[in-house]
Amino acid sequence: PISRRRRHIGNRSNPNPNNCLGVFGLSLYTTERELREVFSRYGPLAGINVVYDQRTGRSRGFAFVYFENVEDSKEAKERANGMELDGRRIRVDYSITKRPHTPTPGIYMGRPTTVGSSHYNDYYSDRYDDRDYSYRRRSPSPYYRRYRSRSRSYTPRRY
DNA sequence: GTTGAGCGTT
Repeated sequence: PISRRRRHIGNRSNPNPNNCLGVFGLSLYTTERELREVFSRYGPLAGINVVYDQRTGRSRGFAFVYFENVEDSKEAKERANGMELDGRRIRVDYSITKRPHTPTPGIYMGRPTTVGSSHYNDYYSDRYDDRDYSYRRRSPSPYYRRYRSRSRSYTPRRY
């Protein structure tokens, strides 16, 4: 049985149309502004996100472009794929991930800023997705299970 | 302006 999420985003080699385009093979010097100049030709953009290396701060050579309308996204993918930008032939595909998600009501699902239940957040942050988010209880993450079993191995202290 | 497959939390 195929999950609803998988059906929605398609697979890696053949992603289904959606508002977000992944742009790959970029020059390390291509900026968000350049991308905006190119992609806004096809329709109003909701945002652009160049992915940078966390340590060096340099571009990792790919980016994500969000369109307001899927139709524009489709158009842009067709037209911009294979286009040359800053001396690089870029590849444009529908995004299969949606890391920067819309703000969630209630609890924060991202990586915790302090030590805490990271075994929980590390597990679920990768599985989180806007469209199948729910407050439904799920089975404990493997990290949590390991954490639990480790805890149990200690002899509880009594005072 | 290393390079060059890649799907991300600055």
